[in-house]
Amino acid sequence: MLDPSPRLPELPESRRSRKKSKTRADLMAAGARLFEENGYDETTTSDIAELADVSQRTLFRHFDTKEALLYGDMEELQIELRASLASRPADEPILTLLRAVMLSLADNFERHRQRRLLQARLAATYPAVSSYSRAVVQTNWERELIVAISERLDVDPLVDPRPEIIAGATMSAIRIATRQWTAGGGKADYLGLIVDALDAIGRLSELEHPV
Amino acid sequence: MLDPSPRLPELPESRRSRKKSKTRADLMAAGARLFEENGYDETTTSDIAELADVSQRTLFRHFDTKEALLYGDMEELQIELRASLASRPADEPILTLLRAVMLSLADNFERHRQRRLLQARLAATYPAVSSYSRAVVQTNWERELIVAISERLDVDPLVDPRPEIIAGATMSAIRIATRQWTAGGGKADYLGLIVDALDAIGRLSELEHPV
DNA sequence: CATAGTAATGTCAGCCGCTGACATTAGTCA
DNA sequence: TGACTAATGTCAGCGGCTGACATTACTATG
Repeated sequence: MLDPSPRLPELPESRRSRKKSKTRADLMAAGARLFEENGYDETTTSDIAELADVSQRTLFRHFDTKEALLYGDMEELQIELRASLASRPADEPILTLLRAVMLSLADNFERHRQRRLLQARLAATYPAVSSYSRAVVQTNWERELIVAISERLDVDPLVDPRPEIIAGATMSAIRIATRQWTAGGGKADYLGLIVDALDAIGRLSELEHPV
Repeated sequence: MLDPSPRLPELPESRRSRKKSKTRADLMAAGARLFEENGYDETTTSDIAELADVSQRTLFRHFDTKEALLYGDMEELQIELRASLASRPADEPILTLLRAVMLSLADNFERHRQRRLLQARLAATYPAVSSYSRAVVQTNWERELIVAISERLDVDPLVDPRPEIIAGATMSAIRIATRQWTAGGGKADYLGLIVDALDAIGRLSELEHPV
């Protein structure tokens, strides 16, 4: 039996939710443009709402904070991250897992290259942005990693410190790779930088007796 | 020849700066008390200023943000951290260094036990607090570690990812130890927990092929 | 010790992020 | 078509934080 209403190829279902998505996208675009042109602190949430042609109240119904608007594409990426983590074999070595997962996010990075650069530049300039990046975005990522790693090691992350330590080291690797990538104006091979930094985790054991 | 004015054993020099320090201390005490009694969000900066018997404007001259008031004792601790890092032999293995440095901060932890517990409890409850802890306090600590480690390894931390990775792993260790300590109501041996977590860093090499 | 200089505080007005409450518009579904 | 409800609009207000200027309180000097 065929689907009773085989109309459109599954766009965001209803017109209502399509409009909602558009409003959200408009707000993010307006924010990106104004942040780019005038700076982060110099742009008010009312400015953004106005440019997106909605009320300020609507902006705050779509985004908890001004920073969340800048990082509005992160929820999607986090879902991809979780899916990628879940898709790997359970007995895979941790570092191999991490490398593979990061590589699997490659096309997302490429799709949002421009926005990633903007986020990185603003985070380097405005404390409110770097603070949000650290405290919310990166912490969410870290949480995903801790869950996945502790499952693989079959340990309780509240007891065994290793999952959180590995996750922390991984986030540091991503951070420094991002910094190098941003410093080069986004021209370098981002994923290459990440893989290099991740590989450094495996060489930490050489450090107990340096030089 | 004797000191011409051998009056007091070197308290904060002038009366002016003594009063300033007292105002700062009063504000921190007022904040701690109100946070304790009524919660963080439920306490306004005006409430705190009032209890400390100064204007709200004065509060913000002493502390950049409301969160900075809660963590007002961290500057002192960070100075101790830096001094401790500098005091260790340059050829000491990194993990030994980290362990020793943490142990050297023991009495400071003990002196501010009550405040540490308050900070941890509030961070577990109020996003604004945990955000500040992550983005400002912990990041400052991490920066100190990166500097010290990169000097010891004689590498540029902008190029070689290892100092930042070790620092990130170390901060994770401190974080999880703090969480365990807080969960136990501050009764556990905090430094023991930290040392245990730090030791786990050295065992990461066993993880490339888990189980 | 009087006085000039200045650090610390007080006062006031105001911006901006963010929220609750209620009204209004616009898809949705019988 | 009409009831239902999700999304938005409107408005008022709180609270963190800041600039500008006045005032107070300590310090240094002749």
